[in-house]
Amino acid sequence: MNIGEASAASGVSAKMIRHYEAIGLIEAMRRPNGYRSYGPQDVAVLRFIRHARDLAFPLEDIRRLLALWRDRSRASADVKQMALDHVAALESKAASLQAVADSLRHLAQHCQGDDRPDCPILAELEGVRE
Amino acid sequence: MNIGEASAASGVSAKMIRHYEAIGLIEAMRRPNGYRSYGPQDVAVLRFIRHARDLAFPLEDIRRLLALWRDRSRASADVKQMALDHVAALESKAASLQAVADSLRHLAQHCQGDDRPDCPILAELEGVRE
DNA sequence: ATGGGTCTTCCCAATATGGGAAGGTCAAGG
DNA sequence: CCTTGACCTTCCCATATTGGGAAGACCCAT
Repeated sequence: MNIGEASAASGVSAKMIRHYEAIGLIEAMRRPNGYRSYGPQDVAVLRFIRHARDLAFPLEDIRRLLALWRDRSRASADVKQMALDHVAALESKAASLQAVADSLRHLAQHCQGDDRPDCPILAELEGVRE
Repeated sequence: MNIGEASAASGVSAKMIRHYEAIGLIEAMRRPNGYRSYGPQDVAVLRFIRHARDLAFPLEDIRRLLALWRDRSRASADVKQMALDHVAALESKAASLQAVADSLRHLAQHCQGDDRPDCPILAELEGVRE
């Protein structure tokens, strides 16, 4: 399989496959002509990576997840710990985004939103309340 | 005021002040010796930018907010619209992060988390359920 | 005049992804 | 046999934001 086929089979763009190789996340056999060559096992790895990315795991986490995945004797506790840490990070980020959204929405509620120039949002940004 | 003082007064790092200038968000007078020079008005602008960044406005939005801020005859509706658009973007991002966190947490709940290698998280990433 | 702090510009780093150029390779068809 | 088009290669650049650090110029006080 060339990189195009592997990309189609895995859902990972060829660009990204090369990138993952460049950062040492994966490797690839080379044909005599220099083309990368992939087998079903490689596609499985790529799909694994894509699923992990879908779950917003950063690449460095994926590196560790791949190691655990390949390690037949890994303890599931290790994986669970990483997953829960990641969940906590995601929820913390979500919560702070939501908090910012809430305060901005609150600010906007007090803005007339008409043709007049008075605007509490700009006043806040200006630092009137500081 | 030199850049260091302006930075201390505004809470924006000198690095960032130079960056904002490089991307055309702000300008600065130069002294004969090449040093940037800032007045109280410039500090107000920098504080405005910092507050907007605190509300997670992207710099391109801040560029527009600054224009509105400087325009004494702006309509508050314009600002309100930008703010509400931004709120929507933030909430959408927060929601999708939370959704990912939820599904990963769900996955982790079914993981024993012991010394055994069986792990539904890895199984999911592997694509067993596809 | 010398030293310490501040300023200048320029390069590099991180996140993950993609665009595009310039050139090599291969298979099909005139 | 040669062209054409699809695919591959590497390399550079871009996104958005912030920071680290180097090399050199400058300013003020001792």
